[in-house]
Parts: sequence; structure tokens; C-alpha cells
Amino acid sequence: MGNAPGIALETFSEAAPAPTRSGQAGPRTAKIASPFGVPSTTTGLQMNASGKTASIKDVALAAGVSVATVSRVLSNGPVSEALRKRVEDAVRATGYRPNLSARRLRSQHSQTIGLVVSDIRNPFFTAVSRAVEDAAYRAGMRVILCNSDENPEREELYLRLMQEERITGLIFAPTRATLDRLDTLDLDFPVVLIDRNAPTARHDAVVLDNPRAAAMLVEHLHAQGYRRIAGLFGNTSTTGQERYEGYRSAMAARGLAPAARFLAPYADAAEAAVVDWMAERDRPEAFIVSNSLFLMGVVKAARRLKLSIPDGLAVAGFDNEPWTELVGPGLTVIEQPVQDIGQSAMTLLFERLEAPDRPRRRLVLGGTCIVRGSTAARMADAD
Amino acid sequence: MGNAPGIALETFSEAAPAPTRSGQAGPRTAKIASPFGVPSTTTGLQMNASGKTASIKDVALAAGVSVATVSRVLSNGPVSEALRKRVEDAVRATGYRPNLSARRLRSQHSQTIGLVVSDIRNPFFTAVSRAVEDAAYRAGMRVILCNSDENPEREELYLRLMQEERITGLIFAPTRATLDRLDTLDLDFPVVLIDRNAPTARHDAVVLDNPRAAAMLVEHLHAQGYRRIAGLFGNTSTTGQERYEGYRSAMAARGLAPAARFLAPYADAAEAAVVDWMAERDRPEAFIVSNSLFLMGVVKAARRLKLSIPDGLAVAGFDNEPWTELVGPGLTVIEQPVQDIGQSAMTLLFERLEAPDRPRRRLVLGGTCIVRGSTAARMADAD
DNA sequence: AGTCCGACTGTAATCGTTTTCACTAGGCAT
DNA sequence: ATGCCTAGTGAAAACGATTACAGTCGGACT
Repeated sequence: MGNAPGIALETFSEAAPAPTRSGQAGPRTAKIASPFGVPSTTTGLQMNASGKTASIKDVALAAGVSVATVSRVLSNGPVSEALRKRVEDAVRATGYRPNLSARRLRSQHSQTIGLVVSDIRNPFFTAVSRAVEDAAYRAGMRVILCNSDENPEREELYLRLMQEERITGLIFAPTRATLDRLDTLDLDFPVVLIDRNAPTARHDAVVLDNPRAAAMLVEHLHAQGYRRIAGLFGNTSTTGQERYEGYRSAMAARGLAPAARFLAPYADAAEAAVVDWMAERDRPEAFIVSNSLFLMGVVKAARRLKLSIPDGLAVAGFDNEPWTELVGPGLTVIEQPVQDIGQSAMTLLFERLEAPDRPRRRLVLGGTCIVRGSTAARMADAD
Repeated sequence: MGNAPGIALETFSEAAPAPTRSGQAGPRTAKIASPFGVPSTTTGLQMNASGKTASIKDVALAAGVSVATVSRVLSNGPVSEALRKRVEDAVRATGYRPNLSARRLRSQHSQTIGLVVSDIRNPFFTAVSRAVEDAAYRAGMRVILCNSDENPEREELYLRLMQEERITGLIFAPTRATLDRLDTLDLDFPVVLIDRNAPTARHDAVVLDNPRAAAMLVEHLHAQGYRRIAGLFGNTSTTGQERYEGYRSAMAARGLAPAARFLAPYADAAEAAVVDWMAERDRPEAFIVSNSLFLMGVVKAARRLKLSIPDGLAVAGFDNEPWTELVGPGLTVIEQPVQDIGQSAMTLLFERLEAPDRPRRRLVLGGTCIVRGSTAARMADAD
């Protein structure tokens, strides 16, 4: 059975006007006449005489005080009770809202921190950005969130934007390309790296202990009886590189031969790699993969090859996303302390702002190995 | 086997300094001495004599022209080639970056649109916000993204923020509570609702055809031979309500008795509901659920009850997330045209900005039913 | 009674832009 | 020559806030 066609129509239409195909993409200009009349009051909020939204001057006028007094009321400065009351009433009456652009310009303080991640759809980054945002708002700061898409050009664009916004600090998960030239960039604000990092960068950073985490997976698989353990790692970030190192040395320490491939960060790439690899002589018994996209790829490949997990093919990876529990017998993963990463990044940033000259610091957090059925002991019966 | 403990340490430590537990939450102050010396050059970008970052005045000075001319060069105004060249050189030499706050203040145009969603971790909203952002940047506008967490208080906070940022327009997925009083709010900018909507709201909107989509699921399950079809719907948004209506009328149209429950939007809630429900007499043969969290809940419940999908329990839901393909025999879902929703919202917003007085419009997009194994024909053998 | 102090309050400068307006040259038609 | 137009340029006035500075006004102290 195929897919039922999608149909667009007015929910409460008398007769559906010109049904529109809901194409999967491409710009579509809304061209639908509305059967709903609407009163054409375009009134926004309260306005002053000239029809613009109320400014501090309007409030001052309404309260019969100077703008300085209004400003002081707004910032809890020293004002007599009588005037404070009058101003507060005037604020309500005029519907006054401070203009942040003006405030920032004058006070030379943006109260804004930037956050540039490589892919907001990656649950790791959504979780981290939630943590960052919460911490920021608690400190009375705003967050500007940007998506680089692993694209150095977009990163450059956003870094420029951050400069123009005069952010007070940046939390950044850079691509390898940008990481390499980060020192030459001369930014006006302190930077805290997250997730990715290089020994050469002179910035603060908070990262997972990637080598150790990968080693934990090797250890675990080894203990479960697996020997031919292959690895798939992302080729765009230093993270993949670090996880590979941990994998390699843990394998070597056990007298096993490492066998790794580096892939572009797409599920398809991993699927294809596994399908190919399993056709070779000396097919792996297990895979360690460096991100959740690859995890999906491996599961798809196993399905395509009609290999059961873990008997035909064991697998372990990174990022404890909700669905990893539900796939097959459950997938063994390293859980990252996402909350902690976000909060620590903010902490490092604030401390850096207080002491700009202190030496660079790097915070390395440990992951937790969540063991599930995808790495059950080798040779055991399937459940 | 238990979880290996997480350990925090310096990657290249001589000896791990005071190992820190990577707790799951709670603020943690980074207190790690760095073994890496760093030159204490705190130089930011180029600065003018007084040590601040370069302004247009500095550029003018360096180029030997007036600030007006610099401004004109920056905005491609009429300037002779000779001066333009001199100014461009000066811009490079000073490392000048325009100050957006000042620009916005003076030009009275923020070039910013707001986007308030209820949960950025929900892949539906991450996809939509990606689309919105892309469309915005293509139009030379910035996006401020905020997370309401389904919390009306946070919504109010963010709406106030939007006012203060003087955004030019808002794309908004409101909670029911806020939706009800949206008309009384008197915002200074046009609003386009997404995902949620009410017949009474006087704003533009782009939503899924929820009743039809839910009906499609009923249709499909019915055609596959299922009769006792239960429904689980979210209780915080109008979306759940609309999907329920579609479900109810489609059931009625087939002479089936609807049986629905409304839940808080958590996977656990759905899991508990299913476990309870399956213990009752007249246990459902199939579930229709209104979001992907509930989908997880149902799968977990089935696992707990040792019911196979679809023979013990069929299930269908909303949102074609990548993992729905991988769970069990694959989950049947309604796919929303997320890209289209985001782009259309921007289009509606732009058109509203051009014609503030035109009557309210509502764009209803159709979903696509992706059929997978979780709704295979009743009584068929398991695979 | 005169000084001084403390608590408010207002005036005006300022943040970094854009934009209006006036002005200067040339070029061209008269 | 004179006048007019056009293109290019600079001076200065906004934009909406914060804040340094200077008053004002009682009351307390000598």
C-alpha cells in the first residue's frame, strides 16, 4: 500500500479552495483568500501622539518628570516613593517597553552570549543549548543561537554576526577547519569551546573525555567476548579523531588489531560502509561508532543484511538518545553529561569574563556507559 | 553489568587532579588549575586609541573623510570610486565592524523576527525552525529563537522580550492558555501561528490539517482490519484537540466507538496509560497517538507487557522522525511537511508586513501517511 | 543664624549609526 | 558669462536610552 496523498484545505471551508499539494520542499507562496473577515484594527500597543510606540520620553511627559527619573525608576535607582508611583502608573498607561537597542548602545553592554553549534537537530546540541540558555537567563543574559551546519563559511558568517552584536562571550562547537585558524581570528570576546577541541587552541574548553569513553566501549565489548571490533568515526570534527585514538589504543592494549574508517556525518554513509564491510573476509563481529547518526546507519545495515543484533552484529555508540532504548534489543551507548556540559561552559565563560588574563583552562567530563542488549555476551542465545 | 563511573580529568594530565564526579545536573563550578601556560595577550580586534573597538568615526578618521561618507560606502550609497577605495582600505585597517544596536536604533528597523516554540527538543520544531531560519537569512533577517517549554509564564516573558527587541514579526506556537488571550495582548508586531491555532484567534496561521490526518490513520487501521482503536492525545495544545476530533468523527463514520484519553505530553504518561488500558476488559487492538513522545510510550508499554507489534498491539502516530523507521517493524506515522510549514510561515509573515490590513489568512497543509509494519493487516502472521 | 550634608531631581552629554540638508564643483545649455 | 542641474561630500540632527554633573531643598549641627 502506498502513501495516502496529502491535501491542503481550509479547515472550516465551505468548499475547499484550490487544493494545494503539500510538496516536500521548495518555496511556496501562500495565495489563499480568507473567508474570514477581520476587523481592520491594526493597532499595536499604546502609542504616543506621533503614532510610534512609547519611549521613555513619553513616559516622562505623562508622569510629569524628567527622563532621568524614569530611567532611575526602571533601574531601581534612588527615587522618592511619590514619584516612583507616578512613573509606574505612567509606564502602565503608556504601555512603555524599553528599547533594548538603545539600552545596549548607551550602556555598552549587550548582556548577550552567542552559541554556535554545528547542527541543532542533533539532540546532543539541543540538550546542551537548553542548558546554556537556562544558565544564561538565570544570569539575566540573552542567548543568540546559530547553526553552522558543519559549514566553515556559515561559521565565518556567524562569527561576524556575533562581532556586530557585540556579544560578551561565545560558546562554540567549531568545525575542524575553523578550529585550526581560530587563533588567527582575533575576536573581541572570550570563547569557550564545547564538544570539539584542539590542544593548540588557546581557548577555554569543556569536552567529553573522548578517548576514555571510546576505550570504555572497547573494554566492554572485549569483556563480552568480542574480538573483531571495527570502528566508524566522523571525519569533520576533532571529536571523531579523539574517539578513534581511544579506540585504537584500547584495542592495542588488548592485543587486538584496530580497523577503523572515517566517514562523513550521515547515516547513509555508515549504512553503506557496514554493508560493504560485512561482505569482506574477516567481517567484524562488532562495531563501535562515534555518533548517533552512524548508530542509525548500522541498525539499518543490519536490517538490510538480515543480521540480528547482537548475534549477527553487535554495536555500541555515543549519545543516549531516547530512541536508542527502543531499537532492537536496545543499543549500548555512552551517555554524555549534556546538562553539565552546557552549565560548565557558561561557568567557564563567566569566570573568564571576570579574569580575562588567567591561563586557559580545559574541563574534561566523563561519560557513562549505558549497557543494553546490542552488546550482549557473544555466543549467548538471542532473546 | 552496571554502568562504568564517569570520571573527569585533564586529557593530557600528568596526574589526574582531584577527580570530579560528572553529576547529572546541578551547577558545577570549574575549579581546575591549568597546566598550560598561555601568553596573556588579551588583545581583541583592532582598537582605536582609547582602547575600544573601532567605530565608524575611527574609520572616517583613518580614511580622511566624514562619517557620512563611510556610512554611504557601507550601504552602497553614491560615493566616488576614489573615496570608496580609501574607505574600504580604512575599514580593513581598523578591523571595523558595524554596531548593530546603533544601526537598529537609528534606522528603527530591527531586521529581526522572533520564533517562539514550545520545545526545541521536539524534532518537529527543530525542523521548522531550521526552515524559518533559512528563509529569514535569505531575506537578510535575523531570528531570535525561544523555548517556552509549554509554560505560559515563560511565553509571557518571551513575548515581552520580543517587544523590547522591537522585532518586526513573530512566528509562534502558543500554549492553549496563551492562545486564548492572544487577542487581548496587543503586540506591536504581526504574529503568524504555527502548529497550533484557534478559530477565534485573529492571526494568520499555518497548521497541519489535523482532523484529516487523524482520520487518515483511522481509515488505514480500519482497512487493515482493526476495529477497537483507542486514541491518546496531548492535553496542552489545540493540536491534540483537533486530532481527537478527526479521530472521533472518522470512527463514528465507520460505526466504531471512539475511546480516547488526554495526557500530559510525556512518554511516561502514555506508557502508564497503555499499561492500564490493556489490563481492562475490551482491551484495544490498536492505538492512535498524537505525538512522537506518546509513540515512544506505547512502544515501551508493549515491551513491558511483552506484546508484539502489531499482533499484540498495533500503533500509529505523528511525526516521521528518523528512528520511527527503526523501532520494531517500523512505526506507521503521519509525516508533516515541516519544511513547508516553516517557509510558509515566513511567507505569510512577509505578506502581512506588506499589507497589514488584509484579512486574516489561514494555511492548512496536508500530511502524508507513511505506512510501516506497526499497522500490518490484523491476523497476519508476525514476521 | 549660618553651614553643611544627604537625598532627590533635572539638564545635558553620550553611545554609534543613518539621514536630512546645505553646500561645492563641474558640465551643459542658454 | 550666467544659470541650472547633478553628483559627491560634510555638518549636524536624530534614534532612545544611561549617567555624570549640578542644582534644590529640608533638616541637623555648631
